Order: sequence, then C-alpha cells, then structure tokens
Amino acid sequence: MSLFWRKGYQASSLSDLLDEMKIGRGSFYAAFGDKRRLYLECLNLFAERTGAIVQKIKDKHPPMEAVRHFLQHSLNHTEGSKAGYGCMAVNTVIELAGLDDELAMVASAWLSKLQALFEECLCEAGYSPARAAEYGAYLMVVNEGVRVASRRKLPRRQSLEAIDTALRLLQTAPR
Amino acid sequence: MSLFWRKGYQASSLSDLLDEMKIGRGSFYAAFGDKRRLYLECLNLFAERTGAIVQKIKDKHPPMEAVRHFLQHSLNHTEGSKAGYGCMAVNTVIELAGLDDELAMVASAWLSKLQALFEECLCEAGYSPARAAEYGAYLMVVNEGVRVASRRKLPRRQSLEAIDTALRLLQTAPR
DNA sequence: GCAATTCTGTACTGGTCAGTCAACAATAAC
DNA sequence: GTTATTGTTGACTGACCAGTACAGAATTGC
Repeated sequence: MSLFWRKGYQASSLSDLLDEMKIGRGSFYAAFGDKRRLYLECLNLFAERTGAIVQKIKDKHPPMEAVRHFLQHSLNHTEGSKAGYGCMAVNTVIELAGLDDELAMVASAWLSKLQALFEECLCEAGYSPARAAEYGAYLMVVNEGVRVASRRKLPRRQSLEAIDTALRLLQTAPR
Repeated sequence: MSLFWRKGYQASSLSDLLDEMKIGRGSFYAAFGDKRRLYLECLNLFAERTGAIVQKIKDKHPPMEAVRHFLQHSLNHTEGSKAGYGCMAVNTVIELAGLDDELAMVASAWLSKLQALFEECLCEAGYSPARAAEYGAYLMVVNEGVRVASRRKLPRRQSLEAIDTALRLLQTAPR
C-alpha cells in the first residue's frame, strides 16, 4: 500500500512490489490475483484505515477541532512517515480517471464518504443540516486542495496556514 | 497537450501521441526530441495559455469576480471541451512528484505563479498585502481542490456551490 | 532542371512490462 | 514415516514500450 500510495498505480511495477514485499512472483499471483486487484485491496485498506483515524480523532476532540486535526493529519511529521504522499484516493482520482474508471470511482466514493463525515461533524457542531451539507462540500474541496499541496515540496507552514484560514472563515459563517 | 492533459504522462504512449498528431515516429523525434521534452513543452504551453486566460478574465471583470470566473473556468461546458481534465499542473504534481521531480517542480512553480495572480486580485480588491498573501494561499488550496473535484464524475453543481461558499466566506473576512 | 538538404515513414533494437508455469520446498494429515 | 496438500520460486512468454537508423519522399537553393 505504501508503494502504491507513494508512486501511484502505473509507476509501481511488479518487480517493485515484489522487492517491497520480499516475495516471489508466483506467491504474489497466488495471494493477490494480479496487480490491479491488489491496488483495489490497498485502496479499500486505505479507506478503512483513514476512516479509523477519523473516528479516533472525533472521539478525542470536539467536532470542529476534529476536522482541523484531520486536515492537518500527516502534515505534521517531516521524516519517515507518509507526509508528502498526499491522499491515496485523491492520487487515484487524478491518475486513473479516464484510464480505469472503476478504480477512480472507488476512490471517489471514499471521498464522498469522507465528505459525509465532515457533514456529521458540522451537524454535531450545531450547523443546520442544509448548512452542514454546504460546508461539508466546502471542507471536501479544502481537503482535496490540502492533499494536492502536500505533494508539492512547499514549506508545510503554508498548508497549515491555509487550513487555519479556511476554518477561521468558516467559523464566522452562520450556523 | 490535450492527450497529456487527459491521460497523464505515463499513460500517453508514443503511439497514442503519433496517432493524435498524425505524424510518423521519425518526425516526432526530429521535431520534439523525446516524449519527456514534449511533455515539458506542453506543460509550459498550458501555463502560458492559462495565464493568458487569467489576464483576459481580469481585463473584463472586477478583481474578485475575476477570481470567481477563473475558478469556474472549464467547469461550465459539459461536452467537447476540456471539462473533466482538471488542471494539467495539478495532475502533473500528483502523478510525477517523486518520479520526475523536475517536471513536478515546473508544474508546482506554475501553481505558485497562479497564486501570485490571486494575490494580485486580492490587493486590487483592497485587501492589505498581508491579508492578500494569506487569502492567496487559501484561494490556491480552493483552486487545487476544485481541479481534483472536476476529475470526479460529480454533478458540476457541487463544485460550483463549493466555489460560491469559499468566496462568500472570504467576502465576510476583514480586508 | 538538377543537386543539396531537410522532412517523413517504418522496420528494427534492447529493455521492461504483467502474467504463466512447472519444478521444488515446506507443511499437514494420518 | 510416508503421502497429500499447500506455498514458493525463478525461468519463460508474448506484448508493448521509448528511442534509433536508414531509406525514400518532398522541398529548397541556384
């Protein structure tokens, strides 16, 4: 999953995957079917794990602080972590839309689910359902933008500030 | 450029390019060097043309309306146009960061230039230089997000609404 | 109108790709 | 301890890739 996340689908050759996993070719095909099926599995694993992270954050913070923490998530550590990989779903949509629409749709569907989680946070923070829907879409665009920004080699300060701005502007809006 | 924009760098094979251009292999290499150099040229062409579009919009509209029109740009037409291709610079950053950092940097540099244009609009709209810088970064994140969203097969109404929301929130902010 | 040059198409190259297969090793069953 | 099952490996396949070489066509210069 790390390799696919970092290099994308096409650039991750089977040899790369085998090296990373330290298994032989036959084992790979016996265990995972083929490259595409493994990618699909990784995409679902990514969604599952990210969903778990969201839940964990929601349990520890009030709803709007949870949104902030999630947007900042994986921007904090500079070395060793997944920082700079962006979001695997965003990466998939960009790389594969028009090439493999099924995979792109799976990724897009997860983003929609994440948007619903944003909406949930907004509702819990006292926004009306209509407003929560509107601002949920807004937060999804911000999220997508932040994940793109995190693949550029910019000082992460800039992304953090943009998140601050986006949330500060939202705070002033009617609920 | 269209092909690269739509399918990305890796998925655009030389045969695809030759078919699109209706030239032979020899002519291609004589005229463009190689695939990578052509991509670089297309990236610069994209930046140049997009810059021209921004200028044209700025000449016709007051600064903040210009920003809105640019963000909506290429979301309007459903068929035949570049709608659904997203932004070639964003696509390049996502696809090639970590694989071809030079190309990714060129794309990222253009996004920074575009951010400066946003900043310019904000200054002209009466925002202080500090505020213009902050909101310029904000608008860039929104822009990146919108371009990602436009590669998903969502009703474009949703993207338009998110743009409206982002700009409405900005309007309430102190200048 | 002829010669030099530039342009164009295509057969070819070495390399890499995803995926298959059969021989072999490890484990499980009894 | 022997057999049956499962797991693993690495050589092999055909397809496609980007890039080259060269021959022939078109154009240019005079």
